Amino acid sequence: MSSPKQFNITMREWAESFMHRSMREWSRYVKSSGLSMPQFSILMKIYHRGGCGISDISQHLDVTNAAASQLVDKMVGMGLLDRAEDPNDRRAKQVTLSNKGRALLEKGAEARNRWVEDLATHLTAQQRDEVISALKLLLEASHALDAPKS
Amino acid sequence: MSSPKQFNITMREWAESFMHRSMREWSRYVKSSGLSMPQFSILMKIYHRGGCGISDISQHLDVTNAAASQLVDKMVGMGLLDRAEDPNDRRAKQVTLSNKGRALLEKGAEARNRWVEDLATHLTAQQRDEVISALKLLLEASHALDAPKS
DNA sequence: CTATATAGTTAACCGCACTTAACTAACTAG
DNA sequence: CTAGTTAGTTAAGTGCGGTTAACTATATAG
Repeated sequence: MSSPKQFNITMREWAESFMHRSMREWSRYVKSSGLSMPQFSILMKIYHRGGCGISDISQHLDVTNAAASQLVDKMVGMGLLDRAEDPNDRRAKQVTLSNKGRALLEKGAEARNRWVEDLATHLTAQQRDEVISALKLLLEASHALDAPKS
Repeated sequence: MSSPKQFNITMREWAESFMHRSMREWSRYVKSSGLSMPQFSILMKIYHRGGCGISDISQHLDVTNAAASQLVDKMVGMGLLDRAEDPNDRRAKQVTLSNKGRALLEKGAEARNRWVEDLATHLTAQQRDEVISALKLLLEASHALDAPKS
């Protein structure tokens, strides 16, 4: 019934709308938190990847080790990150989220997704079911992209 | 069958996955373009809202008129924006996208959504149909949020 | 016509994320 | 043990987006 082209068109339209909304809430929250974008980026990186070293961070942000070290140092001072020696390699550091850092991040995700709840009120129960199963298909396909296999 | 709660959970899970992917491509493109985030933000604003004055921009970025004026000035110099007098009010300016600016933006959206095409290859035709109709539901609901009415 | 408000620009300055370069300390290979 | 590499820090300096303050020019109200 529908071509892959139609699929792309609809996906993109949705993506535009979705990004627009999420970004708005996102940047609003980032501003109100008083943190800078790179600082938030570090928090997110560690949240997803778990504790990591300075080099991991500098690689992720595409900056020098020096820059990452300075950033992390400041954020440790703010109580957002914990920095400890790596027991296996005493040159390296293990940077992890503090409770405060984790709380901040989760509140951010909360703010970013708040409007999603309003969305639900504009759908019937049956429509919600339809959306849920469709999103599950997308999630599966999305994960399949990560594990390309053959 | 499914509660609004279940809807929220699935939506958020999808949102996380989606944002993660899109943001990655996005920031990669922003970096490669040589533009800064606020500069891109101005481009997007004008792309969506059409020509606007300095004040509109400063309001959108939540900065002073001075900052917006300076940024716009620089971007006019780069050939990304056009700045003209507003014929109705000669104090005001009309800032619009140049062809170069528009092209840059559209290539960015392209990069951001490239992975969506790969997604389609992991779904059957029937699954794609299912997704399309679900997304259309979401789009409608999303638009309903903008026009709250009663 | 005079007052005042509005749109935008300009200049001087500040903070912050970056860079490069020099350094310390720990691991690794010969 | 020595030489060289790797992880991270520190210091000095740069660029850019941001601010406030002073200014120009147009529009509007009495």
